[in-house]
Amino acid sequence: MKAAPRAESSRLLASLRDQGRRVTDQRRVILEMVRSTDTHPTAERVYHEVKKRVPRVSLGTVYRNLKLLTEQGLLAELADGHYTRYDGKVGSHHHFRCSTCGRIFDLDEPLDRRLEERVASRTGFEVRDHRIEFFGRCAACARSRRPSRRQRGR
Amino acid sequence: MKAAPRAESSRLLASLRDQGRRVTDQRRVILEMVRSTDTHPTAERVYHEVKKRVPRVSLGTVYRNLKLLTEQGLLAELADGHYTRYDGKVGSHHHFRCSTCGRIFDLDEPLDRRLEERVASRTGFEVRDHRIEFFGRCAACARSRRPSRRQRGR
DNA sequence: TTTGCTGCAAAAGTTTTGCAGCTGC
DNA sequence: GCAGCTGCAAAACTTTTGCAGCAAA
Repeated sequence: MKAAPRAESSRLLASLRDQGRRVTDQRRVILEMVRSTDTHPTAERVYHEVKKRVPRVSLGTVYRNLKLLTEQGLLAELADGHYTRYDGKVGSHHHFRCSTCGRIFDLDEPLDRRLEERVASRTGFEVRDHRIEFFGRCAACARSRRPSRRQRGR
Repeated sequence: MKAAPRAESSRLLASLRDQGRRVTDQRRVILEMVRSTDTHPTAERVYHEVKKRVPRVSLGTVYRNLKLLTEQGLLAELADGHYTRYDGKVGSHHHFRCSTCGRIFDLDEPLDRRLEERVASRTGFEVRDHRIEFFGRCAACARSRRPSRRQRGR
C-alpha cells in the first residue's frame, strides 16, 4: 500500500460535492482504497477490500462508483484482457506488465512530448497524450522459475 | 482494406498445417479478413464480415479461431475497454486512438529499443517489448464538429 | 479412417440497470 | 424534504464450452 495524503483525499471529496455528488461512506472508501494502492485492482478486488470496511456494500455500488469516479477524473481505467482495472494515479505515466505473474507496475520514466509532436506532424492528428506499456518479466519472476505470485490472474 | 499478399497468406496457412491444425474455410476466411483490414475489428465484427463469405459460420467458431490464430502468432489481440479487438499486423507497432470516433490507427513510428534498455536498467526487469498508445483527435474528427464516423462505438 | 473442427445452444464471467427504500445535505 | 445513492436481484453482454455430427488430411 502506498501513502495517499489525507489532505489530498479531502480535496477530491470536496470536488465531488462541488459537482453536486454526495460523499457517502461507500464512495469515500472506494476512492481511498484505489488511491492507496499501486496494484491496479479490478472491480471485484476493490469490492472485497471495501467490504472489510463497509460490510454491506454491494458489487453494483462498487461498479457504479468506479465509473463515476473515473468520469470525474479521480481515477483512471486500464483495459486488461479480461476485465477493467483501476488506477488511483491519474496523471500520465507508463506501465510495465509482467507476462509471467500478470502484475502491472508503474514506471517513473518521464513522458516524451517530442514523440507526440512527431506523430502529430506525420499524421495530421491532434495528439493529446500517450501511454507506453512495456512487457517482459519482473525481477521476482526472473529470479524464480515459478511465477512470483499468481499466473496471469487478477 | 489493405493489401495482404496472397503468397503470405498461403505461407501462414501452411504453418498452421505444420502445427497439426486443419485449414478449414472458416479458419482461412477469418484469418484473411482480419489481415486484410487495418480497422482492428472486434469478434462480432469479424463474425458479420465472415458470414458474407461463409453464411453458416457460428460466433463460437469465430471466437475459437481468433483465439487459436492469436496463440499461433498469426494475429494479435488488442484490449479495448469493452471487448477484445484483433490486429492482423503482428509485428510491434504503435497505435493512435481517436477519443472522438473511437477508431484505432496504426502508426509507422519506429520502435525505440533504447527506451526498453533504460527501463530495464532502472527497474531490473527483463523488458522484451513495448507498445505506445497515443490519444487525441484524428484528422477527420478535428475537421468536423461531429464525430467522423461513430461515437466511441465498435 | 482418424482426429480435429463446426454449429448449436447452454453456461460462465463481467458489467449494467430497475426499483424500492434510505441518507446526505 | 428532496434528490441522489444504496442493496438486491435480474438482465445484458461478451466470451467460453459441451456435444453430436461433419470433414480435412
